[in-house]
Amino acid sequence: MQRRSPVQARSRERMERILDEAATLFAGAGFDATTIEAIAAAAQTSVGSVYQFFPNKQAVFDALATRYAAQVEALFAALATSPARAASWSTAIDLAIGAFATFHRGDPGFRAVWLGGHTSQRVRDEGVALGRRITDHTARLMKPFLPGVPLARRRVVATVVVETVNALLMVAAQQPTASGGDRVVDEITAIVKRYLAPLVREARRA
Amino acid sequence: MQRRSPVQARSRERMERILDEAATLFAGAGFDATTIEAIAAAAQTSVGSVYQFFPNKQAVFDALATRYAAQVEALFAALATSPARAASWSTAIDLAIGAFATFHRGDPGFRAVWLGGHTSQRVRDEGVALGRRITDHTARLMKPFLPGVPLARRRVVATVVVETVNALLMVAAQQPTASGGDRVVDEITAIVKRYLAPLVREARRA
Amino acid sequence: MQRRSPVQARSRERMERILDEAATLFAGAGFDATTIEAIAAAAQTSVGSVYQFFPNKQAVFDALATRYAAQVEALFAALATSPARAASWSTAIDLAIGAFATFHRGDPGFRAVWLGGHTSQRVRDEGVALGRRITDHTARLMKPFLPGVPLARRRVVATVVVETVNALLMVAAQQPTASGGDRVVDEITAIVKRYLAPLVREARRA
Amino acid sequence: MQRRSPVQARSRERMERILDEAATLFAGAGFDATTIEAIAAAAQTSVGSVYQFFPNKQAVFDALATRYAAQVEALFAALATSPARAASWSTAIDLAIGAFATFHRGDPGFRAVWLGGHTSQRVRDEGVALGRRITDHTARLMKPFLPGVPLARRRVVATVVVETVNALLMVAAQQPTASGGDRVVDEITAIVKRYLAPLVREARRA
DNA sequence: TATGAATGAGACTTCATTCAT
DNA sequence: GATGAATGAAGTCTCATTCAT
Repeated sequence: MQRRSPVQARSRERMERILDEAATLFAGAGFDATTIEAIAAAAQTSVGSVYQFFPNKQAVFDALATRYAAQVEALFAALATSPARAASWSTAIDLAIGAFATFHRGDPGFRAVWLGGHTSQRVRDEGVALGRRITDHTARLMKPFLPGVPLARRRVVATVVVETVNALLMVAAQQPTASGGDRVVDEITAIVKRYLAPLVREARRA
Repeated sequence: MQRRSPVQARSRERMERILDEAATLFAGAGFDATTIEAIAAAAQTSVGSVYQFFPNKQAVFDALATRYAAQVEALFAALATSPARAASWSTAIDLAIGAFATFHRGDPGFRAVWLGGHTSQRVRDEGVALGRRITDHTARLMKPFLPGVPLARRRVVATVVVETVNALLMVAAQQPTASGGDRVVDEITAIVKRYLAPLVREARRA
Repeated sequence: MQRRSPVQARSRERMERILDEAATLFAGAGFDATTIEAIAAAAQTSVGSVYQFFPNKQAVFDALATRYAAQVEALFAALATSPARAASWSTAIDLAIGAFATFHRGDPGFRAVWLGGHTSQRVRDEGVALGRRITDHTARLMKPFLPGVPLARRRVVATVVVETVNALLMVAAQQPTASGGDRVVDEITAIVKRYLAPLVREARRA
Repeated sequence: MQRRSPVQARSRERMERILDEAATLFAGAGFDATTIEAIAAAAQTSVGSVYQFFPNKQAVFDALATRYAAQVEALFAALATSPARAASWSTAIDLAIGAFATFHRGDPGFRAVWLGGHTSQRVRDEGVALGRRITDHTARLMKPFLPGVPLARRRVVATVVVETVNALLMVAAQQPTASGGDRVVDEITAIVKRYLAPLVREARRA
């Protein structure tokens, strides 16, 4: 994925800058319309330096995906060990959606990678992989609230939740004002809770 | 009796073929990666012929968007006048989601246009416009079931519903088997109904 | 040159219209930038009809050149038989330049064909041929005023005169007002007479 | 001590080569028929390199025009300060025409730019601008020999002279042998001197 | 190692010419 | 004959990738 792991601080710094700028550009213009030249310029380096770290344009995108995957991993790890999680499933959902929304709204690159809608199969796959990872984590997170529900079913439910949250966070991001975005996030919480409520109740009964 | 002479009929046919193939290609590879050459080849014509009908690649996309807008219009017109609509709001939702799912799942181009994720601002705008149209219709369709709810609020609700349905129909389309897709559609119906139920109830009370 | 000599009046008319419009367009935009489509549209026909008369674009240009050659021929025939010609060489020059100026200024196409500066060798050659024809006639016309001067020398002198007149008539044509153009034509007469005067005098003495 | 690093020196060299070859090609085939591919091949580079230096084909032409404008400027500066200039107006003309002829005959590109006869308005304008510059300089150069003659009149005279010289140098360039060209240049000197002689005489008297 | 000029494949678009109606 | 849609070669320009300095 990366051509070389930069041992020197300067190199690592430069690579991070490349990734940061690439994220913004990919988010704004899409994979195709973002040129290596533009990435290099934004990161204040040369095309040659970009190719020092990444064998080709696709690899830059892949590295971004990897980076987000790691952050998602960390996010879910934090959620899984959070003390508030145990309180009630409703609180847990507030917490999860809140955390996710912060992440989603804060980083345009994250949206860009996951959004898909990109040209190459490879780019698309990267987004699908990230989505699956998130879904798997969500399914795991749901386990305590849906006792006895088989994994397959839980995955379907998790997929519905994740895709819904993702799509609506996209809407939230498009709102011109922050408060408009907040209102959409409230709506997200509502739809998710109403969707899950009967499932949780039924699982408890059983 | 024929309105168009044979010459024009053949032209129209060719143009339709171009649009059909373009829809498939755009859906598969995105706007940028779809070349005029590829569209022409798929439609079994020459690049020159494509340019006879459309001044540039963007125009092909626009024409597709226009076509889908017309179909969406027809779909909602049919829903609005359907006798089943009056029965109950639950039936109305079954009907609407069913109709929309058929449309969505049947035509990859529709997904392509709406999906967005395209490079150029123009292409993106086209998708946003189509989305807004659908949302507006949905808000109008909801009116009888949400009496007294102000338009602004109805639009938010409609947006949530439409974006959720769209995102999940995308998931449905990705299912390898038709029955897998059907199961997802069932889930869509569930989440939408559960989301709307309290709103309908409350509106009735008021 | 022409694919078929039109026997019917309608055809001939159409062909003339094509040539007229082609002349204007060639003059305005040059050979390359003038499209067959544009010629057909200006002549109120179809591309197919243009190709009915001319095998290709070059042939349209050639036909124009032929047409101008015939007109030049007629012009010089009239000059050669004009009674005023005998009066004095000065009058003859006034007459010749006047006639030529009228022709030159009136028909943009004539300028276009002769001007050269065109792309293809063929087009250029056509202009050169027209120029040579004019030069030959001029050399012949000069004979009575330059008795004893060998043909070779007369041709050089004729070339100088013709090229000078042509270049300056171009300047005259570019003048915004007609009177400005007239003033340039006066200057043309002056420079030509002053150039020829010593030659005529010397030839007479010998 | 070198102002430019080797890298830039090589670039500049390449750019000059591109311009040189473009000049020859434009002169031979005109603006439209000269392809970027051909220019690149002649300059032994790639199309990409041409576009590294020039944003489009027009810019290559413009750069040529600029280059010639600078050379023309230098030529006239040299003429204006030449000691021989003061000797007599006849010597001055010999000098000027000689210098101009050398320039004109040596560089086909110069003819190409000035000649005009090109398709695009922009290209044409470039030639007109160059012509005007030359005419202005000539009018200034004439001032000492035409004392008391108003600028407007001097400009007309300069235009006549410049256009005549230009047209006939074109003829000179077309001569197959160098001596044939020389003979034409002699004729140019003759026609210009005879045209100017009465004007100079009259101006002196006044 | 960093730089950015050089390369050339490939995309879009135009238009001369052909040909079915 | 007349029409104008169809064809595809060819031209301009972009940009991912390479490579000399």
